[in-house]
Amino acid sequence: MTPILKSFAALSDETRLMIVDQLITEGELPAGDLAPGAGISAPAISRHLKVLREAGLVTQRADGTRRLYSARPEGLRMIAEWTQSRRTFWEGSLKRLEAALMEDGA
Amino acid sequence: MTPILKSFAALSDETRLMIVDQLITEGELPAGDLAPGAGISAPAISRHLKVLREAGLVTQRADGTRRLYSARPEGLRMIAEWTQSRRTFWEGSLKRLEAALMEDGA
DNA sequence: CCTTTATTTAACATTTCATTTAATTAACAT
DNA sequence: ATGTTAATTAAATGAAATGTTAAATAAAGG
Repeated sequence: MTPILKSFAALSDETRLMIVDQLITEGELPAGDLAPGAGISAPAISRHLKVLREAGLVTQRADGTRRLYSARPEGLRMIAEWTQSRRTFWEGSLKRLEAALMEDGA
Repeated sequence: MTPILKSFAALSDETRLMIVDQLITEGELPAGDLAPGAGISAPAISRHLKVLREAGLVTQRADGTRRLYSARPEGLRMIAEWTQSRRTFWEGSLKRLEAALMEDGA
């Protein structure tokens, strides 16, 4: 599975999107602080965090028995770059198409 | 289901990502031309195209018995904007954090 | 009309994914 | 050592997604 695909898959779940949003807005948080907001059990959150970790969208560090999670900006950057590269190409194509039509029309 | 979630979900499948890429690079194509490259049956492609349509990532127009599909730039733009807004916020947070640490340190 | 071509819908089997409860691991405090 | 808290892993279950073949729909052409 290609990295960009993994990123999209990781963010295609509402719970995981909320987790990432929370980590971005509130900063580093222990796993336990993420469960209540999502309204599901701790094991479920733990699994979601694993998916996000494997997609490179969050990082984990230990602090005693707690696991502190943070958003990982490089993960978001990958998505931004993928999207941007496509948009750029697409808009370039449009310009070429326009030019071709102008020639035909003239 | 929120629009951005639908977009991510639509692009979390390898076949659909390939379809979008192909439409972006090659321009408008009939449904039938997308199946061979993906190595799956026409009905399967048709379903993927439906998902992409409902996510606003492609558009369809009729031409006789054929259905011509194109990538839809607004769809990509939504993803770009979502990602960018998070990155911006995140980087802003980093700056504020740095500033706070500097104050403490001084 | 009847046939052909392009695509979609239906029905069904299979796989994958998300969640829950129960069990396990790890750190810490008494 | 023992118990407690935080988190993850395991096992089981139900729901959703994906693919296939067969049937339905729709436009075009003889």
